[in-house]
Amino acid sequence: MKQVQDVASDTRERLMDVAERLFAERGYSNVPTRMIAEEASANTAAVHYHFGSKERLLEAVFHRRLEPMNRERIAKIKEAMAASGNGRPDVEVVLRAFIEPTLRKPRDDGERAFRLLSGRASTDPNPEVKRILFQAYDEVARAFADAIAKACPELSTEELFWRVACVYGAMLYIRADNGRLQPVFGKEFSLSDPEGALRYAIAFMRAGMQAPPAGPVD
Amino acid sequence: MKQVQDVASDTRERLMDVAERLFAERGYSNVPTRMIAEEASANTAAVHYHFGSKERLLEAVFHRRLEPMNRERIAKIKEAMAASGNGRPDVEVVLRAFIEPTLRKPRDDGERAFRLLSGRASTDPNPEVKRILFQAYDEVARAFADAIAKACPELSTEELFWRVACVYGAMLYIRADNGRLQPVFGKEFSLSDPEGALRYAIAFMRAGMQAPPAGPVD
DNA sequence: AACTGATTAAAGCAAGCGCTTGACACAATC
DNA sequence: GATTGTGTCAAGCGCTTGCTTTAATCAGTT
Repeated sequence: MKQVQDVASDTRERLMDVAERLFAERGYSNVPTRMIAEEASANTAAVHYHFGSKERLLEAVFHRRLEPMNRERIAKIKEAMAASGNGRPDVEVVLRAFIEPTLRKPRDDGERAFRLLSGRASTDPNPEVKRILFQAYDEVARAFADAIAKACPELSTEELFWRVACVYGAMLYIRADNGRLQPVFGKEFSLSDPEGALRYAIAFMRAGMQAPPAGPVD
Repeated sequence: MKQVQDVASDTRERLMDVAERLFAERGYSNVPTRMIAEEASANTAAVHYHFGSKERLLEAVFHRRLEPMNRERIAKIKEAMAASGNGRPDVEVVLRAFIEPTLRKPRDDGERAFRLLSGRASTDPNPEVKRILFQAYDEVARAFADAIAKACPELSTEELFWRVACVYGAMLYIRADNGRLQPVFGKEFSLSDPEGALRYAIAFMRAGMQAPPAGPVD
């Protein structure tokens, strides 16, 4: 019984590992289920046996990583709110709660691959991909929006909306690591360096969030 | 002669218009050439007659919009450098030179579609797409990097690299307009609003670029 | 030893893919 | 008025796609 389940979840796990890496490298639409099965030393039927469809495999890949990560983000956001005594939380603390879990050092190749995948998928127009991301991020997105609004009470909702978009964009661009800035700045710099991401990107974002309001468009 | 060319470039132009819109809406890999041809009231053979391949059609779509846009960006960047007498150009002026042409109000539906397309393609892992974007943006990327480095001389190359990445990310996320922030902030706000993009996003970026250096990671 | 339920494997289906073909239309050229 | 060059068209080629089918395998139970 035990052994059967172990072997079973072994193939399942291997399929997710391979799919995660290939989706990150080549994009969901450009990875055939056959390729996933082959690299996982499994049969294409195994993909549909374990997940039902290619789309649900992607869903499982996201769920596996996002479940713990988003739980942590929400916990830290709530912590930041509580620390302020329900007053005005610190901008940098809120930013870190939202961003640190997504940009810190990956623990293994799987996490590294998923970091790429989630960044790249963020602008994927494929409706299957969009649906999965919407669902996966909705709760943490709302929690962050609430917290950052409380941390920046002098901003109108409109101005807040735009600044949050900039924060999202920066975070996701770093995660996606499309390699376009390497040839410009030199190969010694990499968006996949977690030290720089947390130190420099958060400094940028904090300054952006704390800039004096530009005020409404006349 | 005149009339023949007119009719010819008519189909060619129509194919590019439709491809631009469909690539933006569904992603390059998810749009069959058959669909492009059908919506352009043409034959699939016309795609290959005029462009040689689907990949070269994408290239043509990018080239058509990017040629004038990047020429303008580079001219404005040079202008900003010249205005400073080859000293220290203004950060906001440099930012605007780089970003305004990409975020201002689209003149028609074609420009609007391309705005989406270019934002979404920026993190597309498909090697065909990556190659085209690398090529198309290399020159303007270098010009901007030079100018912004001169405008922020107190930043180390490493710190500059990360801040430029944040600027890229914010700009491209706004262009991509993936619709994920709408349900959080309410439908009255849209990343496709060019007034807000220029006013609020540039204020954010300027503050980010002008933040005091965080200094090296110890 | 027969049975059961959970997996895996080989083969293939219908549909869709990028691209090519050969015939044809038509204005411009000679 | 035959020829040429340009563009369009219906048809289809070879291949790949996500997914299904059918049969086999294997551990655990009876």
